[in-house]
Amino acid sequence: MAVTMREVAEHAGVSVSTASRALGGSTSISEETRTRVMSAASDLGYRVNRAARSLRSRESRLIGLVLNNLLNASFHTIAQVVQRRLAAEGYQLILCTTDADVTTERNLLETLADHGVDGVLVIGSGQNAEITNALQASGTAVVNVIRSSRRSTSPTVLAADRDGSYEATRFLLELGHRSIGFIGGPDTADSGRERLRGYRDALESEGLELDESLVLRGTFTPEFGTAAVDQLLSGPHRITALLSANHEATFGVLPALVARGVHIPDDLSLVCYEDMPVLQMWQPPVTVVDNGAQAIADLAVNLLLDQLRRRDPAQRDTRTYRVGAELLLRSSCAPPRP
Amino acid sequence: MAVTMREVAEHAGVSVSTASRALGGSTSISEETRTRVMSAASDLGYRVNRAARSLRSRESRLIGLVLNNLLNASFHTIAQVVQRRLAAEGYQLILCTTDADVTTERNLLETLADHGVDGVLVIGSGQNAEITNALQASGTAVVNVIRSSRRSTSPTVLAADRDGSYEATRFLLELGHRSIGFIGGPDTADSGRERLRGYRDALESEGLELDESLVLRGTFTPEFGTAAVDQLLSGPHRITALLSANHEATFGVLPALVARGVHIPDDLSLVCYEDMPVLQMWQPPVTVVDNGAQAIADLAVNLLLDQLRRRDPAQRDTRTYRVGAELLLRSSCAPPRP
DNA sequence: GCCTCTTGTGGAAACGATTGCACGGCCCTT
DNA sequence: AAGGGCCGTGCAATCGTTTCCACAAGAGGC
Repeated sequence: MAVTMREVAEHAGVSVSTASRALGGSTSISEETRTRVMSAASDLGYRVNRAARSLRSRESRLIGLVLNNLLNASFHTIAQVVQRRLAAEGYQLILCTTDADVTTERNLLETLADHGVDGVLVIGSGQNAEITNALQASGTAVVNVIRSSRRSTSPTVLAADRDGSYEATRFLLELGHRSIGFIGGPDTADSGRERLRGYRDALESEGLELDESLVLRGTFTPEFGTAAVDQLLSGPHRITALLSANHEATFGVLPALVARGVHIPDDLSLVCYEDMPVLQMWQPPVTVVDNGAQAIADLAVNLLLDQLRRRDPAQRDTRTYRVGAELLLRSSCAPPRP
Repeated sequence: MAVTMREVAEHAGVSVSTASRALGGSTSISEETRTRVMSAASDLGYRVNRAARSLRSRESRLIGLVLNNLLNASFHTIAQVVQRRLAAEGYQLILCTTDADVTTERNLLETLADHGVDGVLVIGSGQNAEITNALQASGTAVVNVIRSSRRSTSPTVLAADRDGSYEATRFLLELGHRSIGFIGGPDTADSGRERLRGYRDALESEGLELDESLVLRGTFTPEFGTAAVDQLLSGPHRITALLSANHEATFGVLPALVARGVHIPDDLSLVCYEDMPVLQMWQPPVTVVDNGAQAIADLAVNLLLDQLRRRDPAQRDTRTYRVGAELLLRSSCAPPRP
């Protein structure tokens, strides 16, 4: 059906091996035959058969991206950046979503291996290090993103969750707030733990102790956010500031605050985690901790390309990188009213 | 490195062909050898080499999805649904973004062909019908999504843009509005034309003529939305309702309305196109025309799977389907104040 | 008891590329 | 003028499967 290299070779009056070398090759080929083969190829509309090439040369030009879902803003930003960068380097992206399920994740990683991917970027559970390590060992490039895995032998790019949270909390403290609510993710998530730690560390830096009743942690859902706001605002202590550090919950937090008629920043100062368009257009625009999804994706791609280019697997990079968070000041924070 | 079928065969004491049949096969194999091969395979941790299979049997279990970008809500919803449905059927998704560039689109389609994809879903420019038709002719399943292409020989799933817009406008008319602003996409986009047509048709159904000064069309950017609001609200005619039918522009429209202190729905009734979380949590929650991205994706996947399963390419489905839009009533509309 | 038909199995040829090896010719050196 | 090296090329093996064909053995019909 499609035109093969053999036909190109015949058309150019050379052998298949010469055609192969002329088209792909770094090996010595006379300038004349090279151009002859080239033009034969373009005359016939030759296109390489990737499956055949992959079989023989073990290079598929396919990269797997494993992540939770595409609905989270950080995730689809990362997917977008990764896809674009890799396409520019001649790689295609196989997209896999796991719904945070460990078994699904394992199956997907194995399926990616079946397809002979040259590399994988994993925003994973951290529970499948044996598989990614095996991939790594068999010559596949691997980069862990956002989620770390202690037993992984591959480089990792993390968000500076603790630092971002620390900075946001310090900012609120410096405005004079002493009663700061915290809405976060569960202990099972790296981000859940780290953002809480940043919050606690900041309080301690001012000699304050963490008040358990101001800290609410739960699932990555809008519903939890709504419930958390209700609980915080009907609690015994009046909070004057709120750090919403659970991305999905933020979608419940914002309407809940509006529904209760909370005026921002007069009644309450608000800082949210992970920037997205809605927070810029919210009224007032919301001060956020930008976790730098784009920068994370860029760095992850760089580390992946490094591995793909490096022939010598001995000097592997197994380092963990942190991409700094940034506090983007907008209009949702003010000193507490007396 | 990886264990091959040959090793499995040896381990089970059969020939490679028998092993192949035992593992994949529909052909006759004694129950006993089948189980022997199966257990040999699982003992050794055998996994099929997809490249080899693809080369021999021309089935890659890879599907390409071509779209503009992932930042648009409808697009990443579609990507998410498509990926999930296909994974459940044992297909992996190769994700390609074009940035609406025709040349990029062509290159990506050809690269997908190089990889021997079994099918493609294209949210495309409509300019590359020769390529998708060639793919179709060579046995690849093709479905056009959202964007039509007159010369395409493949089935197409479209949003009911004209109808959605018509319905939204009728709804505003029935509330009593007579001066309704329209912010839309350019003429080059199907959606831009069709939504305008729905608006015009609805006006005509009430015997009203379209007032050019109330219709603003421009690029798919928030900036255009902001500018459009400024122009509409400082125009000679006071509008009492607004249909924001350009998804990206909506991100500029909403803050612009807030900035101008427009009270919704008292000063202005608002309907936006394409639902997204921010519109549910906006204050007040915004009435929208839901174009049914999820339903579109589901139908597109069904049509794709039909083609993949159907052996006989003669009785191909080349129909165009429309997925009905739905008006989701929230709180952003009211009768005009006298 | 012979012939045919079915069933299960193995041999070997693809699929379309890459690549190690060998070879013929030319240039250069001595 | 002869020998060594390099350059350009072709032959053929190989990657791991699937699948066509042939064949052996057993069942069943006459």
